[in-house]
Amino acid sequence: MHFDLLATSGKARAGLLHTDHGDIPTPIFMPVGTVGSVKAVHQRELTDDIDAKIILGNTYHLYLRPGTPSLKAAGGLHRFMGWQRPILTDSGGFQVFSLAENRKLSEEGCTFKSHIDGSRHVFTPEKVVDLQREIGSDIMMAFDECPPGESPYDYAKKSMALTHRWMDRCMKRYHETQPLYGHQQALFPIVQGCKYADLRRQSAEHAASHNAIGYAIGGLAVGEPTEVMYQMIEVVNAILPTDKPRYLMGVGTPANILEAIERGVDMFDCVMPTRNGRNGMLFTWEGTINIKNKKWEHCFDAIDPTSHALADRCYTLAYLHHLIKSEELLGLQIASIHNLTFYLELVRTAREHIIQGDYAEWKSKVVDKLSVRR
RNA sequence: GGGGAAGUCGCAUAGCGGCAAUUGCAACAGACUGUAAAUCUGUCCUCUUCGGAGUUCGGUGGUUCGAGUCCACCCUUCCCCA
Repeated sequence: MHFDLLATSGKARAGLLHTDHGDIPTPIFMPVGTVGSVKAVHQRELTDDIDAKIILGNTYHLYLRPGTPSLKAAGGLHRFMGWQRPILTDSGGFQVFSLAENRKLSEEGCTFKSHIDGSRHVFTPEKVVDLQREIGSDIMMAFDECPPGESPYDYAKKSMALTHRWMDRCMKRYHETQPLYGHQQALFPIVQGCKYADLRRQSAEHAASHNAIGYAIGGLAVGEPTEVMYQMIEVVNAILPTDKPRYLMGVGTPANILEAIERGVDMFDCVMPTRNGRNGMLFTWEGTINIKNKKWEHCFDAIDPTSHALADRCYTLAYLHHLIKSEELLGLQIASIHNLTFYLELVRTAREHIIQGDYAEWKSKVVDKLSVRR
């Protein structure tokens, strides 16, 4: 697996990440499919309509259910879920954050209480690499602690140090083990350091020292102000090697993504297009729509007449309003397909402008409209 | 014609002398960033300077310091027997 940086426009980068399951043009948005399913979206829609180039899975969730023995028996997650394109798995580090009440941290690792049945499980850096080998993701993530955005300096520093020791152990295990299914797997270390520039610098340097195939920036969009997030991205990207892809974990809104691309980020994932879509929020070039609002009741325009997705062209806003209000499953599907198609179109267009060399001008023209409420 | 039951804020419900009144649904709005989320939150009689103020529980009277709650009559609906 390797990365070709093809063009830059300011700090914005257009590249190609080559994997054994296909090439990924960057910047890219990766739909989140936590348990081996992008919620409410069929695999064929992911390829034919949305044209997702890579999707996410989650080690913690897949480990609990169906469990890696099942995935091994199936021949890995790709075969299990019938997905031929690349997969990135999060390590469970985010669950250290989001399931904070159900876990206990130690030097060795993290003890979790399953949110499904309350059973106890231990994740160590080594185990998380082994699990991701068994899952067979193309890109595996290091096991990290993702501290809350407003963590005090002392805690952030201690947490970062632990993440670094875990990162070293993950990389060691990675180099000691082999892929199980015949395709290459990368392991991305994760930069932490909260909102503190000096910690972010240290963390980026520590990660860079591993000479990994790619790098992730974690611990952002977890409660800190957006401007702080942008500053931290700049600090980190000034240090991470330019010839490797940079993945900003869990981000974000369309505007967040364009701003981060401008600061040199190549890869994104976020639950926002799918979760918010299921909750009635649509993203468009002219701003966001709450499709549940009464004002869409009689709007018989296509959801997006220029979209790649069939669902966007042949169904109207009024129909989607009706479906979501009626809690029809088709509404969740159409809203999710729409949002993911938009997110992929957003990064595809960004890439075009990077290659054209006018990214900053284009971005400043479109970014303000993206967060308008329609 | 005779007997019985019941009328509460869109609908359905709670309420048994201190009540602007319970709960669910619907409606209306908001939130959601490496998914414990097809979830969660708020508003939901009227007005409000958000402190309150004013009108409410089928109708009209009455008892009481005080009535959605007790009494009388009336209206309406449902059930049973003719």
